[in-house]
Amino acid sequence: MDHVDRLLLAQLQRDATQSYAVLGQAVGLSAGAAHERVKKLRERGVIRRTAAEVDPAAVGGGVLAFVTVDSTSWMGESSEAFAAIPEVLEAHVIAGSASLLVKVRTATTEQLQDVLRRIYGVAGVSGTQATVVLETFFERQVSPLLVDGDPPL
Amino acid sequence: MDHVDRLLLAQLQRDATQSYAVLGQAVGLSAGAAHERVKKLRERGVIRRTAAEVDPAAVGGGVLAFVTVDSTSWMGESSEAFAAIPEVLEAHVIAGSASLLVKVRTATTEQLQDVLRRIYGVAGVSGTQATVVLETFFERQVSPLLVDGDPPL
DNA sequence: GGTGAAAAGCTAGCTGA
DNA sequence: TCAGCTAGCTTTTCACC
Repeated sequence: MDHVDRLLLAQLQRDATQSYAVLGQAVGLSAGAAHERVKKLRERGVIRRTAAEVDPAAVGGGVLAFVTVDSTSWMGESSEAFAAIPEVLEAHVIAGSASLLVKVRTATTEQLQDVLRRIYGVAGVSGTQATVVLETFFERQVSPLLVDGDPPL
Repeated sequence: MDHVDRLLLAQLQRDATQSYAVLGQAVGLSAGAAHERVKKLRERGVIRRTAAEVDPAAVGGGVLAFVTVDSTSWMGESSEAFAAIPEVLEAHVIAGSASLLVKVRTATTEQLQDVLRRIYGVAGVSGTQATVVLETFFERQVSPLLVDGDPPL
């Protein structure tokens, strides 16, 4: 993956609806060549998918919270149990006193309480500590341009 | 926004490269009608953008950490200061003892240390506590189908 | 709001370099 | 690996329901 690939990734992160002609022009390539490179980036898994980004508040996700989960046993195999709770958007195994950090979105704080109840129901979970977000400054993706020292687009 | 809109959103979250013909078929609409609805969802800001999802590890973001930031002053106006650090992917004002929670991706732990140094450099910051992620179970978007009680796709 | 068809524009494959 | 070409889709708009 060279510099042109990283420029393509940065463009597609911002807007994946651009035509290959426009995309190629932005990185100094013909439409065909741009298409070829993007296709390979997809095949290699560098581009996982292209997805519509939905406003959470518009679909009942106005309340955001981060929850640390304590446990009495090894949680390394409990991925499915957390994935089964649709309000849990991220689940990470962490180094530290707690075992897991999960990100939760609900419409109301009452629903957040219900999600905490369901997290307690997961085998091995001995406690939770929820931190409610008051305001989100920004949420963005990793920049492909950091690698070779380019300024972010 | 009705049930059909939510079905369209769920489809586009999974794969925004489908044609409107396929998309319409999936929700029981003609291509033209599907296109019209998606266009309106974009105009109303329910769909913020459509973006390529890049594998973080492939572009130098293999190390993930969550950092709580303590401060001596009101941090509600420091959005730009954190946005200026490209490795900071999310920044949230939180309710609790710390002021901010930020999500950071770097290639190495040395680079993580450098990001912590830059966070310390933000006006008002008095301390940080970093939690390194050992394994990420999953990262996904909010489900549009939760609102009206449908099973997640 | 929805349908169906027509025109403009795009994608995706091929070839030659 | 790229540029140029082309056939086949897709998007986008339109009149009509």
